Amino acid sequence: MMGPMSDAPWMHRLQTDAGYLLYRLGQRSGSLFNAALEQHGLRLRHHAILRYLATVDGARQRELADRLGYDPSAVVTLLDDLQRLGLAERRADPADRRNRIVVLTEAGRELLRTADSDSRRVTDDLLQPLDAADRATLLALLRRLAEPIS
Amino acid sequence: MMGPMSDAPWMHRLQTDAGYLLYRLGQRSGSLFNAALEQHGLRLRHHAILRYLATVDGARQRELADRLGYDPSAVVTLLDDLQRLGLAERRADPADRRNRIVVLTEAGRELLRTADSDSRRVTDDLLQPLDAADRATLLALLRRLAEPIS
DNA sequence: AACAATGATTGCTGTTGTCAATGATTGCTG
DNA sequence: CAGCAATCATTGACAACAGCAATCATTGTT
Repeated sequence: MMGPMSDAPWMHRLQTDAGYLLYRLGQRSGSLFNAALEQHGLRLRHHAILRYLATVDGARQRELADRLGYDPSAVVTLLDDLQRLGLAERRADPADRRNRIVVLTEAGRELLRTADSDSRRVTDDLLQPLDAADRATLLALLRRLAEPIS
Repeated sequence: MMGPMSDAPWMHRLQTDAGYLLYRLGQRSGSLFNAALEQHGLRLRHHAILRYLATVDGARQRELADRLGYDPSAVVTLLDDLQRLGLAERRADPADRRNRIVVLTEAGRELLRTADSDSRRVTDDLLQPLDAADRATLLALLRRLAEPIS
């Protein structure tokens, strides 16, 4: 209905700024993810925690905060939600009673399977303009950009 | 202090999801921009409006909302801010009195020059891991992704 | 035994994204 | 031309979220 707008004059300033594009695309990505996860009662950040837990099997809350880049206080409420949904549990750490060791429940592992395929669909949708080779290139570049953080 | 983490096992699930990477990088990009613009009393969204106005010279508020992807109500308060700072003005549209035509003031145009160089610095910082060729590739890919929206 | 450091938690504050509702204005249509 | 739907800007409310400071229990150090 509007045609390609890469050549529209008003575009030049905003569209040639990779930082701004990342910001905008990140927003869109986030809202798509949240929409897809809504049916499970989860949001993007819950899902990220579940995915992280699936790879390490047992993480301190501090570790979650560091690795995922969330504030420790945010982790608290996110875990409250996951625990209330029966998807994750906090266990005592016999070695250091300050720590809470978070693990996936079987229900959590189960839900992760379907939620994962949902979010894969979102990523597919997001990357639709690109073919497989371009997607691989983009992913490689993004990973290099993300390396400095977590 | 930590070394490259592309190979750490816990990474695989999160780091191989381009959608999630976009989300995280978008967050980081946004906060860097906001930090850089803070000295001017602006936030990222103000700056985006100023930049858009610089290219079109006179835009209805609805046009700003559509093109930049903001809610019309958000545009109202953003313009209130810009107007209070003397950077933009709302003018009457003789053709249709429902419309407010927003234009840059001279001060706005002036500030945009220094703010632009600030934000260029942010993008440079963000893209530091990539050389010039890779940056060009990334920008091209991001533009293709962003085309469907605005 | 005293003290600094750490992990989880609570609380608060400002920003942001969304949505619904309203008032003014315009264009359309019978 | 009278009424009605659509459009634009605006206001208001609300959940989500980031960021920060303060607190409590626990651990390690000296």
